[in-house]
Amino acid sequence: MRGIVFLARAKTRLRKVVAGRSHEEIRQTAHEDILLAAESVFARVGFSGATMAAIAERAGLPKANLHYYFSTKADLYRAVLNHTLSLWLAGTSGITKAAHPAQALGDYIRDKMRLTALYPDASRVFANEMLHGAPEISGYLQQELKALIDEKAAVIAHWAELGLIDVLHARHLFFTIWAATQTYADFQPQVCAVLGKAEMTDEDYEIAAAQLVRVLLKGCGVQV
Amino acid sequence: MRGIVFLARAKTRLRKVVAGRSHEEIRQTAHEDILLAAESVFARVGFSGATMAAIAERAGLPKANLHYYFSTKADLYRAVLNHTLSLWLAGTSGITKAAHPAQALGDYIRDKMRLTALYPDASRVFANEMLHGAPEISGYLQQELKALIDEKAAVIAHWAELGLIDVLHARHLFFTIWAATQTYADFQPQVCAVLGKAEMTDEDYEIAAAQLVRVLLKGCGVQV
DNA sequence: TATAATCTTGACCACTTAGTCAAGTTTATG
DNA sequence: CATAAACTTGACTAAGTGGTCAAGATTATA
Repeated sequence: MRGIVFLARAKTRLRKVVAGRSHEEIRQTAHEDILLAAESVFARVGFSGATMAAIAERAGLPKANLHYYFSTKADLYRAVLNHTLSLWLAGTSGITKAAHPAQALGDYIRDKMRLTALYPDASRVFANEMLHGAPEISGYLQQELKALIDEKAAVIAHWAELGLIDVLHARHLFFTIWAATQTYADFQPQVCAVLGKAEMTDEDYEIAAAQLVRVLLKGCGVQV
Repeated sequence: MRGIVFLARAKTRLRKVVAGRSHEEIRQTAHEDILLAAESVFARVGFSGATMAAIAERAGLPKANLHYYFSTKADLYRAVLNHTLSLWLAGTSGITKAAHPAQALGDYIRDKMRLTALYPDASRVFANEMLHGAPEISGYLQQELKALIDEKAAVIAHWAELGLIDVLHARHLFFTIWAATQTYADFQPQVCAVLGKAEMTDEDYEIAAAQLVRVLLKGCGVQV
């Protein structure tokens, strides 16, 4: 008996030495691990399809530990969504009255495509939330996002007055840009099937972004 | 007792007279009702989120009756998907070598937008399936859809040889068209929030379609 | 009209799942 | 070093879900 106890202690001690971390470090890495695992699972099977057990397994933690950090599945889901939204809101800073539309819009489209290629799961979580009527983020959409796009629409209207771009409905242009970029993550099976590929390569994303920039800028009458 | 039995018989008789239908009629309408209810529920909450009880309630039938017509939830889901796919495959018939791209592509885009406005739930069911990796329809995507788009890509290449359209990646153009139209159903909460409206009107759809046609045709160098 | 085939439905069951809890371990603090 | 605070985890529970079934009702058939 004593031997076993000693062995257990030694094992514990070893783990403590190897992985000895402060409470803050423990908390941070646990949060990160769980959020990453949750994003991946929510992206693939949606909120209802996701089980805490599946997320726990992917995070390499027992299920009860998840509930220690996120009391409910809904809490965890909201935390994942927050991460997604912070990614989504960024990227419009180049769209200003002083900028040239060819550069600003081109950069914006390329940036959106880069985000899609880099964080496809974030895109899918966002898409799932939209499909389900956006119950958690309708506030964000109606406040922050609307205000941001109102502002950018004013910039585009200003460009139009200067003759730098056709007169058009800027909001619908944004819908097209968002849809056309995110489709490479959200509808990946369709894209890959039609392209006859198992998966998209970096080069595929570059081709897609280049054509989208070219077609949309030309279509909006932007001089390059 | 006898009175109650008689009353019950009279009631039954009445119902029979009012709603008396052949087995075939019964089967057809039951199928339709269930499929419609299922599409609506699957669209809003996805496969996992949908419960047979919720679908049954929406269809106005007891749950056990659903299982009489569709033995499992997966069967019912596949039936709904089939309906969706039949809608999706149609609409490309105008894209032929003999046609003019401005007319053919314009009609195609307008038609896609019309379908989106008319059957938003079908679009959402399709989107859900894509997000989940398209396990049920990967065969359809890799066979029928790929073949169809290969064919249409050849048509567009032919148009390019004739100088009727810029040289471009036709498949990516289709991705953009599909994404830009379906986003009005799949991402409706975002669209409505940014437009500051409770819901899209017919006029909104016309504006969206008109701008999309104008921008994409111009962007592809199609002479109108 | 009698028998068969089809349709209807309440009651039920086996199973999954989010969330709890208490006992134990590790780290912080005075 | 002792006590407190934070973290870990196996076992458990209550609620919800897909699917079954048998008994009854309606329609078809000969």
